[in-house]
This record gives sequence, structure tokens and C-alpha cells, in this order.
Amino acid sequence: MSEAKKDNTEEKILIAAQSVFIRKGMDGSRMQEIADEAGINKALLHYYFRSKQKLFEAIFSKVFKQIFPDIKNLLFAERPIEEKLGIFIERYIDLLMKNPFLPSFILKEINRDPEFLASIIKKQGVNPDDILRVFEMEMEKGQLRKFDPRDLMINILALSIFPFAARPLMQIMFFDNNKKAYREFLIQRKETVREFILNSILPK
Amino acid sequence: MSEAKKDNTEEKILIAAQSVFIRKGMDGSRMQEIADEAGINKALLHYYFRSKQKLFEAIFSKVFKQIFPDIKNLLFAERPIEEKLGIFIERYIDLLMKNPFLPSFILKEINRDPEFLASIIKKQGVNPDDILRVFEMEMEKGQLRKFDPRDLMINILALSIFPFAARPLMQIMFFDNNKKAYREFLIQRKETVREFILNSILPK
DNA sequence: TTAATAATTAACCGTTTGGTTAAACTTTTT
DNA sequence: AAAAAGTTTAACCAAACGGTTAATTATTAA
Repeated sequence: MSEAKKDNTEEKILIAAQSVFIRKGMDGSRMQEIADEAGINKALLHYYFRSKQKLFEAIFSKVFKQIFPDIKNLLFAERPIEEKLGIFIERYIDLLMKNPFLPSFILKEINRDPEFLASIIKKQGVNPDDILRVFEMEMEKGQLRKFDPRDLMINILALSIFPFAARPLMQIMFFDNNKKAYREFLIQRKETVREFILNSILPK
Repeated sequence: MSEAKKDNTEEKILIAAQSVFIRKGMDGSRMQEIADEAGINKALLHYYFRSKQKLFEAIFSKVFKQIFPDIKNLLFAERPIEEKLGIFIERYIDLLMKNPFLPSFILKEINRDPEFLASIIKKQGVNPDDILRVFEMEMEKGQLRKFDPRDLMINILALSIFPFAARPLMQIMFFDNNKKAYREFLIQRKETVREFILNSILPK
């Protein structure tokens, strides 16, 4: 029985596990529920991934990569910085609209087990310094107002991610719990955030 | 036995429950751990609060109130809007620095059980429309650039809350996991966020 | 002082949970 | 075709969990 079948089952498990973990987090998820959603026996989960922890680590690593979209190619391209930032923001919010549970999941788990997070980051060779250096270079060239590039990075992430992470609360408070209205708002927001960020960093 | 002793035990439970729930969330918390931290028998928890759910609701309601600080008095004061917003941002970030686990806790739980959240909001009579209306009035007076006041509100919250909610990740990525450096950054940020927001809304 | 009431605990209970085992079934190898 | 290896399942297990019970201790009321 082989690659074909094995891959198939393993993939069914990964898909189901991602769906459950991402919605309920490590603590809130049950192995039985994952097995049910994958349409297999619970023992099979342990046959493919020895423990809940191991299965979770596989999913978290996979999902974590998604939140670092293909930013480097974009960032090192030969384009004006305001264009690059605009494109990044739009793409990032698009990514989140397609994966609305992602922000809440990541925030939950990085707070639950920060040390595990640190080990993942090391393994993946994420290098934020490259990004910060791009900003610093633009500042020196006079294309950007001067300030701590980490603030800029965190501002971009905050403005993009927060409306998804806090969605239920925002939706109730400011949109009468109208799902469609909030969705429209998020689409609009791609432009709003872009303007907001660019307005704050371009030299007056 | 009475008020004195009863209050004392009840309060010990509330303090312990808040400490545990806020760090580990509903799913991650154990009644035994709360009992231990309160220095009492587990059965006492059920004697004072019938179930884990009930105890959690008591804590969540209490904590939830804290994230709506005394904003109304401030907002309806007779002051220039930029002054009011500046003060609000500073106070809010101060509040979060004193309660660093609050953002992650709230975000976790509003996503876990949004309907319970809705019921809490109703009970507490939070009225965000009042706030939005203040912004709209300032726009009509020409004191603020015109745009969706909900964006402004969400931007303020995002910029203030996100650095706390995503703290472990940000600290590792941008600060070499240096706790002190990140703390300094957050203190600085009170000013940064204020400038950032005001710069974005005051008429050019 | 004592009866009644409230607070507190140790021991227990049923269920759920992550995980294991041994057997059955399927595919591959010889 | 039969043995070996890999895959899948039903049944089971021990630990952890939220919650209950019955008895004990402390406080209040008579």
C-alpha cells in the first residue's frame, strides 16, 4: 500500500487537523474530533503522528509559514517604496480574508507557548532584519520620514491583523453584528490602511 | 461566619481565578489549579460558583469592563479633539502595560464564544455609537479629516492592543527576545501612536 | 450552652481525554 | 501463493477532569 494511499490518508489528517486546530486552538481541540473530520479511526492519528503535540507542531509550522507571505521578492524589487508597501498591505489583507481564523489562531498559540514559537522561528530562518534594513535605506535616501522601522512594521501588521483577530467584537460593536457589512468594511480597508500608512511615512 | 470571612474567601477565589484564566484561557485552565492558587479545596470553588462556566463568566465580565476604561467622561469633555485622543491613547497603553495579559485573553475568548460575548456587551450597556458620533461631529466642524469613524476607532485599538497581543512574536523577531528592550519600546510607543493617529486625522 | 446554619474538606464518581494494543485487512515482496 | 510488511480498526486503559457527597469544623442565633 503505498505512497498513493499513505499520502492520501496523511493529507486527510493534515487537512482535518488544520481545520480543527485553527478554529479551536491546541487546548480546545480533541483528537476524536480531528479523526471524525478526517473520516478515520482515532488510532490512525497516532499511527501517523505519534502524539497530539507532534500533530499540532506539524500544523503550526505549516500555518506559521503562511503568515510570512512571499514578502522578500516584493520588498527587494526595484520599485518605489510606497508602491511596494501598498502592494504588500493589499496582498496581506487579501491573504487574511481567505484565512480569517489565522490571526486569532496564531495570537492564541504564540501566547500559549512562546518557547515553541521561538524554536519554529529559528528553524524557518525568518529574518526580519532584512526588512528593517530596507526601510532604513529608504530613510537614508530621504524617501521615508525617519523613525524606528520596527514601529512601521508593527503598525502595518497591527492595522492589517487586528480587525480579523478582534472580528467578533468589532462586528458586534460597530456593525450591529452584520457579517456582510463587516466584510465590505474589510475590503474597503485595504485602501484605507494603505493611505493611512503611506500618509504617515512619506516625507511631508 | 459571615460577611468578613465569606468575602475574603470569595475574593481569594476571584483573584486566583482571574490570574489563571487570564493566563491560560477557559480551555487551558483547570479548577484544581485555581483552587491551589487560592489556597482552598476544589469543592469550595463549586460552593461559591456552581460551575467552571459560571466562575469564568464572573471573571470575564469583570475583566471585560476593564478594557472599556473611563472613556466617556474624557470624550465628552470640552477640549480639542486632538488633545482628547492623545490622552486616551496614552491612558489606554498605560492600562495595558499594567495588565499585559489582557489583550491576548480577550482576543482568545471573543473568538471562542462570540455569543457569550454578545450577551456580556448587552448587559453592560456599552454604547460605541456615542463615541462614533463625537468623531462625526468633529468632522462636520472641520476639526477632523472626513472618513469612516469606525476606521479611526479600530486603528486606535489596533495600534494600542496589537503590540501586547502579539508580544512574544514581536519581541523575538524585532528585539532579540530582550524583554527590557521591548518594554522600553512600548513606553516610547505611547508617543509614537499618538503622533501617528493625529497625523492621520487632522486636516492637512 | 446549645441548636441551627454556614463554610470547608477528603473522598469519591462518571465522563472525557490522549494514548495503546491486538487483531484484521490490504498491499508488496519473494 | 504465501510470507512479510504496511495500514486500519475496535476495544481497551490509565490519567485528568469537572463536579458531587457526606462528614467535619467554625460561626451565629436561641
